[in-house]
Amino acid sequence: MNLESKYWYLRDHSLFWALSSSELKAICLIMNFKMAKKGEIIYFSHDETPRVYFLKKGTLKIVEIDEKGNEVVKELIQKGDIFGEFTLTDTHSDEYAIAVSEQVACCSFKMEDFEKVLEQNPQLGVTYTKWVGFRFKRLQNRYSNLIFKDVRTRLVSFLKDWAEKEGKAEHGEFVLKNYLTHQDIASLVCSTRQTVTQLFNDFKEQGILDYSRTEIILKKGFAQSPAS
Amino acid sequence: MNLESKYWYLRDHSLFWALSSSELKAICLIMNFKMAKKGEIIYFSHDETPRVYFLKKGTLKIVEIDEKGNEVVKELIQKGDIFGEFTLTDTHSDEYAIAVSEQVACCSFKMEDFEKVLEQNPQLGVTYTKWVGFRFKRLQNRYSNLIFKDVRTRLVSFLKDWAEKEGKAEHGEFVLKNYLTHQDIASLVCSTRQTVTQLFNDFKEQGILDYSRTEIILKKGFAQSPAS
DNA sequence: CCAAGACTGTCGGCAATCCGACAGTCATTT
DNA sequence: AAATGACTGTCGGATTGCCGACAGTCTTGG
Repeated sequence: MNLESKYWYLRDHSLFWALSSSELKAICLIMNFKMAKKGEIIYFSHDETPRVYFLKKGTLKIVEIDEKGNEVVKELIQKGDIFGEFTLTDTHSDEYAIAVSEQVACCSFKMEDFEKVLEQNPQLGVTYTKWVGFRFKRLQNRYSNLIFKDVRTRLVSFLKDWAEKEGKAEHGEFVLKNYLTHQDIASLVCSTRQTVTQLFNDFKEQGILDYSRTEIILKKGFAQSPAS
Repeated sequence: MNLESKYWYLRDHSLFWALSSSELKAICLIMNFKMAKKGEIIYFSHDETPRVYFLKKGTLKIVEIDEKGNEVVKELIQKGDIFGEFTLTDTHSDEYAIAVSEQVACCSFKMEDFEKVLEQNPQLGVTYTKWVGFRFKRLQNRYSNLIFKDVRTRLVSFLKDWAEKEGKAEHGEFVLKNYLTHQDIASLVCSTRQTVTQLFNDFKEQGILDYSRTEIILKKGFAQSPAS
């Protein structure tokens, strides 16, 4: 990919807004760019040099294999999010990132390189810290959900979040393109496939949701459904 | 507190090692210092200007009140840790920090001031980002424990961690000064008081642990006790 | 267009652990 | 030293949601 397009890619990420165009160009030189299609793997955390990634387009999931060999979805990464070794500390976890939307595009930096960039652009540094902080808060939120809420409530708020980020509103309803299996959703809300299926059908019966393999529709009543 | 002592307090926090002594002195001017005794509250997150804290001495717990009015211990903060609005983004949560060891000492900065400090010391900025990242990882760890492990295992690893940080080793055993109630421990490992009590007594019967209200002793077999 | 593989639907049993209840113990105040 | 309040011990019953099993359905590639 040529520098020109890299430049434009970086430019519209909010993290880099404060930079001058010459600074940006310098950064482009050390940046890497990658596209992937649904199902393709973006990275394995163990067999590459540690990198910080920015998701430009699409959605991907961070996955880990548990001791029984099951794929566990740890997190959903959406456009604009940072992922990879974004804590700037190398850890030897066995996670990997895999595209779940049709088209995924991301930029990346070698962790060390990125660190230098931060040192040379203090303001960027602070902004970046806030992004890391944001990721912390997001996790903290999931954590308290897990402690305080039951599966049903967690699923509801997961769907609401999702709709907020990606859903198209159509006269009071939200239509979601569904690229996740019940299994995926289950591991994101920390439950099991069966329970998720069960709940989806409960919602359907209540008339607050509709779904097929390709779509999920949150109907009008859905927003008011905390528990019950 | 005079500048001189502030200076020495800052100096021995690893975050500030890279700074020259004149830089440090400048920072001292905007730093605040606070001591507290067991049971005293260090901050309420809602009724003060947001601050970033560094714990110099002792241990404290971050607490939140759940919807039923119960005190929920979200986290244990130990010497050297950062806490408060360390994500550099103001959030209106209702948490507060309360001293659990006899003597607690901490420094703090107004969030905005601290941000400026980071901007002026890029290297410090990167180090700080790593600290935030570290907090992220620690939380991530707790999160996966919660998902994958049962209460017993979580309690065991909580105690091991604790021992590692604060315990005194005495011929193969670890002695912990216990400033936490079963209730506190329960909320830290996400369980209930009764279950924790139960498990403590199980461990006692197995002969791998002893405890009173003031002490917890991890005996030799304890390290090898993952499940069962 | 058919077969294999992946995903969804549904059921009953079961394990973990929560929760209320109440008794016992320790610690602190007066 | 008595009394009060906070903490610990213990018991069953009640829940929640996990788990295996198997059938049904969709989808994708040859």
